[in-house]
Amino acid sequence: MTAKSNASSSSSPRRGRKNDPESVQADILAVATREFSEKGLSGARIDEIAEKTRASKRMIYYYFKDKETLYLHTLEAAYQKVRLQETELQLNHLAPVEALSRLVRFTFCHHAKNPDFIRLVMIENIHHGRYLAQSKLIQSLNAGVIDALTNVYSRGVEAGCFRKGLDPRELHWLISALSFFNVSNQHTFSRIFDWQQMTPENQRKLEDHVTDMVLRYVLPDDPAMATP
Amino acid sequence: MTAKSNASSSSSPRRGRKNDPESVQADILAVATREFSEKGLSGARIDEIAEKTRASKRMIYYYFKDKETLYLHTLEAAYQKVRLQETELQLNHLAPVEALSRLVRFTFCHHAKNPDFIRLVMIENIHHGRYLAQSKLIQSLNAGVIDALTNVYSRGVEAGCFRKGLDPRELHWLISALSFFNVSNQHTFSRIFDWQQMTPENQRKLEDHVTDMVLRYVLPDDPAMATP
DNA sequence: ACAACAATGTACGAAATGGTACGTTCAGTC
DNA sequence: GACTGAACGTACCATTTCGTACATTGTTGT
Repeated sequence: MTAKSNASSSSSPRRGRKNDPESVQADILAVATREFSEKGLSGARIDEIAEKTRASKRMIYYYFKDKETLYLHTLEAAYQKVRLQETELQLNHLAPVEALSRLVRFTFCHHAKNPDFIRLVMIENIHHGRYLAQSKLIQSLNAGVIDALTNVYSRGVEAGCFRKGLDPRELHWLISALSFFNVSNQHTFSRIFDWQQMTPENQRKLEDHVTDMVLRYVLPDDPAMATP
Repeated sequence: MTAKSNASSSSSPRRGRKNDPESVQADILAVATREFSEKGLSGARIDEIAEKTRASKRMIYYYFKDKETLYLHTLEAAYQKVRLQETELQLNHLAPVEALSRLVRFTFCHHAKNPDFIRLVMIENIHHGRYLAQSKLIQSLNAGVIDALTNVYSRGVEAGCFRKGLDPRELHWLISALSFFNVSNQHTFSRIFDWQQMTPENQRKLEDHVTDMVLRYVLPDDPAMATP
């Protein structure tokens, strides 16, 4: 009857098997990510997620208790994926200015390439971060982000190419703000100011300007000091 | 046809009168603003808006057709209110650097003081700006914002205290991004990085840093040129 | 005064929606 | 092959939620 994907052979070693719980969960989570990020927690419909899954609605409740829990898992999975990619950056072997520049460009491009994640974070903020607060997982994931920036910044200060007295957390805040806004407010901004912000050329421009802006902010006031 | 506002004498003097359509509409709009900005278009409930109004649900549909139209009116009213406040800024009599500095601080504080507006814009972006696109009103409201900035910037370039080649639209983008993010992502950012971003001290700090950042971006590379 | 229309209250309908009861199949174990 | 628990499908329920039909009151012009 139903019999959907038996055998499957999908990802790895499940061949010849009809039940494939892990793959079902992953499928549900993938669909849920699309639906929640597209329509929000209250806008997304469990029935619609069920339809777009190769599983049934019953399975959603079987693996994820209820709608809110499914949403929380979606959020956690999104953060995990993002932070995983972030750790691939190797900044230690670069000079401070180049390291910071690379970090900014990476963040900017990364956000631009992952609108689903950005939208989930927007949605979570609409909910006052209520679900993120329940997740020990996400809290722990983000410790390392500031560490990397702190490292780069203090190296730069020691080398004399960054000015003193800045808070790495605030620096991260600035970088995040510019990269996040680029995605989060693209629709209203483009429409109001009649500016096709998401075209490749304009994205390249913005990436340059954002990088430029961050660098100008951390560079010493006296340009002669930049290269001691 | 619609009529409603005959005579009226507007705001207060409706004494002795039972029907007061304008005030009812304003009341509905105020409640709708709170509900939509708090819970989003799909999260807000017409029944709940009706309960919190001194009118009934019937009146909502009487004046505002349906839920989506009510949302659109809410969005339009929010933009109108904001842009109205913005026009109060008189920048022409200030020196370019001070004018820009004041504009940045105003935007930052204004956004911080109007989270409802910020949240509505976030929500509208979640909806891909679909409703804003329907509103001729909002589009026309925002023309002047760029003009004011263009004026200040070109005065600054002429006076030699701003560097050439910047696009006022991108400048506005930068100012908006920093001021917007401060409100829009306060919950996730505060929780993840364990930083009480919204305390008065930290807000003052951020306001200073944001202003500093924008100024550093537009000031000429050679500091000696700043004061010719 | 009274017609005409605007403004408002009450109750209800139909569809959508989150969640569940109950039954069936699958896969490893003895 | 029989047994057991996990994995899954179908049908259904209870409530919520948007929207409306109908009746009623207020207000204005003549």
